Amino acid sequence: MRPRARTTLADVARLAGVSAVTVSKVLNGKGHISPETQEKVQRAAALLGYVANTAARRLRGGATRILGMVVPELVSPYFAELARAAADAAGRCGYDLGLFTTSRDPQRERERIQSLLGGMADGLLLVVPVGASEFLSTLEQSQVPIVLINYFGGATHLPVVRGENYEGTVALLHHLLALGHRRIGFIGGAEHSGQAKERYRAYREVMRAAGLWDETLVQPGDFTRRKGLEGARALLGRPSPPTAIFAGSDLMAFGVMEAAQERGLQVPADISIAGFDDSPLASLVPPGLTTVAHPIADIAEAAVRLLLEAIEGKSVRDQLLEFPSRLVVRGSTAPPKTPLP
Amino acid sequence: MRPRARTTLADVARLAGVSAVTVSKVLNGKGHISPETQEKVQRAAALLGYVANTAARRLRGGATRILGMVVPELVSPYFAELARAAADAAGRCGYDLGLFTTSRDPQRERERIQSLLGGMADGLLLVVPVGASEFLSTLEQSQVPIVLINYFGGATHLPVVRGENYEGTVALLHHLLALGHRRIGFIGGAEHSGQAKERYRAYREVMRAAGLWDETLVQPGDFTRRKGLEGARALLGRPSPPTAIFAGSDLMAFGVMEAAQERGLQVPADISIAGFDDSPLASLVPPGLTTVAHPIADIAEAAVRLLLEAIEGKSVRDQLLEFPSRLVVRGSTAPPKTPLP
DNA sequence: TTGTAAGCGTTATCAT
DNA sequence: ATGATAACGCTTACAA
Repeated sequence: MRPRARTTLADVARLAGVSAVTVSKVLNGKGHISPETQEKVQRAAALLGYVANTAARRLRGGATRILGMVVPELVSPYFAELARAAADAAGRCGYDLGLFTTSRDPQRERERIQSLLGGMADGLLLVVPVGASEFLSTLEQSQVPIVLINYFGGATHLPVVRGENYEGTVALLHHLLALGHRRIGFIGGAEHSGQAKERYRAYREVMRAAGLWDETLVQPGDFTRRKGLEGARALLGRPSPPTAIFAGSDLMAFGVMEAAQERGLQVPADISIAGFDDSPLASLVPPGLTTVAHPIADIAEAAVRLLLEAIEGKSVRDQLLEFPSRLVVRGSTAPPKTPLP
Repeated sequence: MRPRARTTLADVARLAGVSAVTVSKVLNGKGHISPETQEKVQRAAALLGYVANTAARRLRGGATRILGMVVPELVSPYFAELARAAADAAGRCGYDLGLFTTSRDPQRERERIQSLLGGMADGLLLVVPVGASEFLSTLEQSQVPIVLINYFGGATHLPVVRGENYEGTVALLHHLLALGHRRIGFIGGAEHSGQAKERYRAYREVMRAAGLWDETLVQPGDFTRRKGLEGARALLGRPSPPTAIFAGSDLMAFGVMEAAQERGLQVPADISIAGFDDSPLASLVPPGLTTVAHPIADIAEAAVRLLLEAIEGKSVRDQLLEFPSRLVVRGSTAPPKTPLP
């Protein structure tokens, strides 16, 4: 039943009539080996279909040419795109990207990362929650290079690459205010997301500055469409519902659209809706979703580049790269029906 | 600069005043160790923040409790959902899922899988293309358990879990024929996708059986929205355009909707559109997309279950689990404006 | 109950 | 130019 054991360096060496060390040198292009021997070894390796054992190589202290990436989830187009872009960037540099999800469970996240630190990746890209400050000091001790993506928590010496959230949200809210909206609802993002916190912070400060702060216009969320639907139902069920709703993610904004549809409200005539992410479908779902875009590809590319630098031994300590966000106005926002004085 | 080296079993052993073996036994719950010693060891391990080195454990022949999964890409909601469901199922069984993408490049895919075989996962879930028959014989030799997902290629002894495509497509086309459509366009899926081939096969056979086969109604695709848009532009630009278009994926169907919009066509009044996948947004994009659904969660769960059985030593050779697909009729399909006689 | 010895597959170092 | 040796960190016999 059990098939033949894996082909090892020793097998190749035996077939080629040389030592395992020689095979290793040939296959890794190290040391000085005669062309004939090289030829013999190559042939033997190909014949046996030899592939180095990653675990052994890693244990010995060698590189696996694998980058590990940890994301909260993959169903959000945001993370899917981020992962794809990172995989692309890694691939262009001859690295593979191994992706792990955390289900937004902090405890599991730690174990996962610890395990990855346990030595199968040459470096780690982490999209970590904000509440991880104590944990970060552990990560800082790690001898495996780490780059944090979209981290907005406490101070850290680890390099950070992120998209800007505060200014983008401010721009979006000013857009709504300029249209004449005064009651603007907000549906928040996932609990431990630093980006969600940034967006909420911007919302609160803009509304306060405009003298429009009203805590009852705020609903909890988690970036999913379902929460957007539920939050919007709650907001639209109020005695004086908001004339605009800003959802902390496009997915939630789609849920808000559903809620509007349920109540027979036209978008944007009866209610304005805005999201965050500029996911691929934001332009497709009529009437087009007003939202805020991150240069996801740039973020991923920069993170990979930084990580590779760290792997090569360069110091990336305390580096912070922040990419600007951009307001994208589409058809889902318009002046309210009855602008207030 | 370089932080202290990784904590090893020996460090824990030293602190606890026992041998490395004892620590290993305690941490893995093997052997018989006195409660006091267990206590000591646990305390020492926690104090040092010890985490086992995955590479070493794996090399020794131990389990990493990591399952590897290889998918063509992650941007399609289909694969994102599949990966999420698999990660969930694995998580419930105490396993982590490491995800790798192939960029639909067969060469890279092979290297990737070989490398994963190289020993960091306890088992592998592979979404492989059809053209991999020779490669499959290599995989069959592998001592790492493997389960193929959505494989429709040549015969193999490897276990396969897949969603049904042919009958679902037939049902969808019969739905369109019953509505009175006679010119039904088709936009294909990715070149090496077994599922795409199945869908095309069903399309061709149904159309031939109905005496409606017309090769010029077929456009190549790749599952992306862009290809859907391009294919639909080509189809709608014909002298006698189709009254309905079946796209091999929801994403492409969204592209078809865009093309319809470009030409000022109403859906479904002027043209019927159908997709495949029942992605989360199929119900959201007005007027709702008629499509075919796979029980993705069931597929992923079955694949993980099968893989774990294989890891535990049970024979799963030649097993084939096929899950039915289901026609989901929404607003994007209706009778054509001028039904033919 | 605990510890000793051996080995997993690879590669860096040092000899030859 | 090639090879012997050792070591990476862990776990499975087996011995005490």
